Amino acid sequence: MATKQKEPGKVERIASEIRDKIERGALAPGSRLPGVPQLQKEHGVAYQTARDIYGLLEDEGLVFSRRGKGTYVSLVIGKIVSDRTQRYLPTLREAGGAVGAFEAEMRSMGFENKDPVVTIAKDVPPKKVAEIYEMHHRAKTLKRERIMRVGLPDNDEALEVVQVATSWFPPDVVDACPVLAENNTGTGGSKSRMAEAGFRQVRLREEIEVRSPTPEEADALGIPAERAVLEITHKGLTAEGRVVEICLHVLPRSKWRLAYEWVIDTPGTG
Amino acid sequence: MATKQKEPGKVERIASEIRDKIERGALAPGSRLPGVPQLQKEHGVAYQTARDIYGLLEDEGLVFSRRGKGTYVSLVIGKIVSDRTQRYLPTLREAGGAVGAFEAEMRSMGFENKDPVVTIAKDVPPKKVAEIYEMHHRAKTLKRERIMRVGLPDNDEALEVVQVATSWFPPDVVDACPVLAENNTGTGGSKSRMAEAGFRQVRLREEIEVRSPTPEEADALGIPAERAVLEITHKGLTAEGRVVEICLHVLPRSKWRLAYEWVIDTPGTG
DNA sequence: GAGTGGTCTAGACCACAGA
DNA sequence: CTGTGGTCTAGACCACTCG
Repeated sequence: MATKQKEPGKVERIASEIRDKIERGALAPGSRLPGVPQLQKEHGVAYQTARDIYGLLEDEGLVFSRRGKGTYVSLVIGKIVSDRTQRYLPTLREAGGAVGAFEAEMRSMGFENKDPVVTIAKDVPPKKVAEIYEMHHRAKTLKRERIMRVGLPDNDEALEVVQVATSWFPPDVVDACPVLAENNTGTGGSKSRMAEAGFRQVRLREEIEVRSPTPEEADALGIPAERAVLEITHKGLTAEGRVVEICLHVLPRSKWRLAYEWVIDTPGTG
Repeated sequence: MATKQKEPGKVERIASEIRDKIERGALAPGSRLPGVPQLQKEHGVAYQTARDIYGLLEDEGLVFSRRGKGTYVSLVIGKIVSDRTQRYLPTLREAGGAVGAFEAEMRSMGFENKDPVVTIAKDVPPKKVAEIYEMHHRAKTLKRERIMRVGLPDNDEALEVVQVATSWFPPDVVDACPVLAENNTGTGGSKSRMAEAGFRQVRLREEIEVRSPTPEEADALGIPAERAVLEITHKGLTAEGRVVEICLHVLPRSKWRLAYEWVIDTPGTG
């Protein structure tokens, strides 16, 4: 009754060879990997097997494939740490708030933070958002979408999307705070402008889950539609308990590490 | 330049038929699905295609397969919500703390909380834990492992593992607080006993990531080794900033929704 | 033993990128 | 046009469960 020593299959075995090379740095981020037919010949396996090898590594975030072009080593190999309870502190907010925090997160990984692709428009929010805002079924409200990308410092070609963040604001808040529709919301970001307009956020709530992406999200992130993503639902609440901002962060599930830190009241003992 | 209307393949199309049936409740949790050869005949597809259909649904957590037996509808279809910043409140702690919180989480989903499989032993901690505790490379310390399972109220056969939680304590804390090695740590749980022994936790930190499971974890959760899991690294810190408890929660990535809520200091305005 | 899921093969066909 | 990834087929072989 020794421990079960089930040996791995070809896919896992060959994948782990490549995985080791990537993690050791023998294969540089952004570099091209052998094509599937080539990989097939190198290891004497069937086409599907070679594809599965790359599929597994892709799933782990070490590799990405582009039809018609080839398969490449990912730019982001390790995990990006996001300190969720730190990034909204007032001192940081004066320096740009969550947006500045994102840049710091990227720089700490040695990446250049490419300008995000920003879309500001009135749009129909997702059902869950509309319900919280008590909006009509197909009513529109302000949406701020930011596609966050990183690249290598010396290479303008290689880009990787690491986050799609979509903020939604209730209609009356938008009316009272028109700067939200501006590209630049000034010092301290949108939360500071909202506070000045009487919608001060005193409590934040974030809910995290792993789910399948919408086709649009998969497209924006450059991942296959069947690959699950990490979703953070960020809500900002006023002292009255009203939700005045909802931001959906969609992340490649393998590239992030989210940290939360809080104090607990302790019982009388000790 | 209309919107790209790329039609889904057979796998996605047939999978979504089954997915709909499961989500509508037409296929009951725990019920057996047609075998792969049967599914193959029903839809006139190849063996691999039928397997891929179940593979996709399995990836989404709607279905699980057992070699030699068959494929079944998962017991847990929706997401289990875990309110991470609530579950360690002192009032809750008196009623059993995090363990009681887990039971409440399950009951709110209509599940019966089967007794966890508990293993208490001295063991070599993972490298990351050993480093934080500044322990020697292969030194052992106390491990409390709990395999959390849920089942249906009327069925003793169907069981699903929804969490493997492994707590590690530093050697000197274990010496000062021998009750940690007991099965029942009493009112308020281990954190209360540690507070009484002079290791009061005043701050908690949790870090979340999605990663590949170890073979042991995949086995314990009853999932294929290549399916990624959610990992929560829970740390308890004393007023001096020392980490006196590390608990690793390994979860099936599709079955949970984690919630954090905290207050933010707001700038002077408003 | 028969029936199940799990892995792999060999090869066809398609969609897409780029010269 | 050629070469790339992506999907699907048809079938072999293995490992496991259960009667």
